Amino acid sequence: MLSRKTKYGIKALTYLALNQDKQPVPISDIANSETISRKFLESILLELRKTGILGSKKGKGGGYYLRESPDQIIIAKVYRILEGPIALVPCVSLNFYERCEDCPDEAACAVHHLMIRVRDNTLNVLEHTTLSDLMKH
Amino acid sequence: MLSRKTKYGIKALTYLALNQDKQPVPISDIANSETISRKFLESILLELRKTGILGSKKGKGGGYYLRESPDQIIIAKVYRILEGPIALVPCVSLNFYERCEDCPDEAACAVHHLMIRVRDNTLNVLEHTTLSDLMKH
DNA sequence: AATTAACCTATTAAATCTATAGGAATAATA
DNA sequence: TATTATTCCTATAGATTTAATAGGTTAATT
Repeated sequence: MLSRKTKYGIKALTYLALNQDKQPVPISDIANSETISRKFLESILLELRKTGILGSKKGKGGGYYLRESPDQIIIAKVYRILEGPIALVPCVSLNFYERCEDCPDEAACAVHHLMIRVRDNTLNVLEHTTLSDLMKH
Repeated sequence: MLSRKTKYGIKALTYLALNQDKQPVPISDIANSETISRKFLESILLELRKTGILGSKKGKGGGYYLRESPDQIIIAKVYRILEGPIALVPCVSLNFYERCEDCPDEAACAVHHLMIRVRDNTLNVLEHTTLSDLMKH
């Protein structure tokens, strides 16, 4: 299941993409429009800023803005920042690889091979979707 | 992330598929071979029996066995029994649909549409994989 | 100086997952 | 019949993760 954090993050980015006409957008605007807890959203946007997706401006007239145009923002990247690995098991993750501690032999593991195929298919969607694709709805 | 429950369940089914020569297989055999906590596996196999995937025989010489041949056992079904919905958000689930309580408008939700595509791709793998495919590793 | 808004850290409450415990029921066999 | 091996069932504890809140600090504008 997708965490609310990721869901809120993607919604907020979509909102920003649709509403950034020159001015930074304050957290409260996004939180109100998307019915997201303001404080929770605050921490999400902070993370997106620290990882370079968003820029921010403090003080009056401040807020958040996209650092790149929506068609440059790949959803797979956003997903990894907010949710973590795309793979369903760590032993199959490209960006967050770890041995599964409960599994003695990766190469012989049926789940391992199955999950590689699931990962590749999910990846195919997320790598080829940008924020501008999400704006179309 | 895939729960250990599901991972163990799939491993156990694969083991059964490979080792059922007429006799039921006791939990302990599977637990030992796959290094799974015996008690935990017990509850997983019980669930798979109650949902019709496995049969069991009590008492001495008893154990678990597949009710169908491995090529008839679709992994999507097993996944749904053990893990629940394949979709990453409930509002996009075919078998476990629920409104997302935090989302006022499903049709306008960018995440919703994205997750439909992720679901379809994952489903495509899981619906077309059977236990006999997993035996090949 | 006052106001607005991002920034930062800590904490709590709830839910879920993993594992364990302990025994009851059942079947085979010595 | 007694013993042993096995599934079956319910409850519970511990650990982890998630979602949300609280409260204050820093920076920019007016």
